Amino acid sequence: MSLRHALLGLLAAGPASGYDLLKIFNVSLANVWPATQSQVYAELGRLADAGLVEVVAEGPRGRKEYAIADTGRAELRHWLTEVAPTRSGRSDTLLRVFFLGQVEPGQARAYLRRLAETAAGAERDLAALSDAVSAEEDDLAFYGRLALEWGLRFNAMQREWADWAERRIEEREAVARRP
Amino acid sequence: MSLRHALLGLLAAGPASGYDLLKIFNVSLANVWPATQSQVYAELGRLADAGLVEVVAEGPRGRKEYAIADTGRAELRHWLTEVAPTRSGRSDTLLRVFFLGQVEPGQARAYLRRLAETAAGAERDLAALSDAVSAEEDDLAFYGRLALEWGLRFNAMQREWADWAERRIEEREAVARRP
DNA sequence: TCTCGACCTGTCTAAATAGGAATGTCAGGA
DNA sequence: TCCTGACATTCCTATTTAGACAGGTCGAGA
Repeated sequence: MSLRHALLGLLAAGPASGYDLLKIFNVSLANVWPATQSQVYAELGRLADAGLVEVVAEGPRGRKEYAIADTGRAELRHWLTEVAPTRSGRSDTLLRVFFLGQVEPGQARAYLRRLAETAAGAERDLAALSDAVSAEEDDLAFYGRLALEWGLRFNAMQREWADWAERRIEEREAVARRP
Repeated sequence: MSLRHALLGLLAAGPASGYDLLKIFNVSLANVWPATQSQVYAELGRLADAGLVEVVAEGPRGRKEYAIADTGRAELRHWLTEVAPTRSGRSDTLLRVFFLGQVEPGQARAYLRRLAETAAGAERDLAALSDAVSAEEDDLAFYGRLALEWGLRFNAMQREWADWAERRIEEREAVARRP
């Protein structure tokens, strides 16, 4: 349940409302930890009940501004330094690869080619984002850029792998055609 | 809901029981699509109800052997060729990176170093597995090896990135120390 | 004035995931 | 003979996620 820690992490940078946080989830964190409205508002309520965050202001339109409490900051630090990351790795993209033997080799290659193209597109998008992001040197921006670089390298890796895998299938087809 | 398709994909290679399939989920697919007992048995029941798989034998100890039906095979092919992969990407490892500004730079570097070591360990394990896997040329083994290569490249990428990120933090610290 | 879009919070259900408990058969070794 | 471990299924609860739905304020512009 890292949604809790994602909220604490964002609030550590300054007070915000559920709506504010939601926008961050849909933009900066969309590729790292997506979250929906219902999740964010519900979890903020639970965090407030648990005393990890506090409502510091109520705006005119019902807006509630939350700030991280000391206990919340302690919990965040604990998670950052002492809780072992889970290597979940659930990927339907990769799952499909296992079963590509069920379709024609041509279709398998087409799947990998689409994968390579998708990765190339994502790479271009991230590169554009990387240029667009201002060079402010606050912590969130600095570490956000490290994560962005991860995305660039991940997509490059995926693109190269898909190309390589496609060639492997071609070779295998060529061998199979021989008597 | 790709658990369904994972089961269809495995059954496409031949009939099997829930217990057999479970072992595969815990070994070959553990890093791609983990699944628990309760999920596998429940989903097999639903697949049978939907007519995508059939019970072809009942063993002495209550063992039920399932085989894929034609409709199941069609559904599998449809998923492989026509359903767009979801790029979910939910990673608590990467989420932490965003918030590393909340702890001392030394702790942030330590986190990245642990990450690099974990990746290096996974790389070694996969390389050993790659050597151990027999060179049989059935489809599942061939495409499984492609997925294994993906894992090798992913871990190499992560290791290199973590090293790079650690150096970036060092540089930033050095700059901050200057007056 | 009226409407539209941005703002803002909340509830509801369904599904997927995690993990364990209960139950039982059967083969092989101490 | 008794115990252990592999085999094998089913049921259970709790949490997380996905996606709608419903409600409300306010400012700007047609």
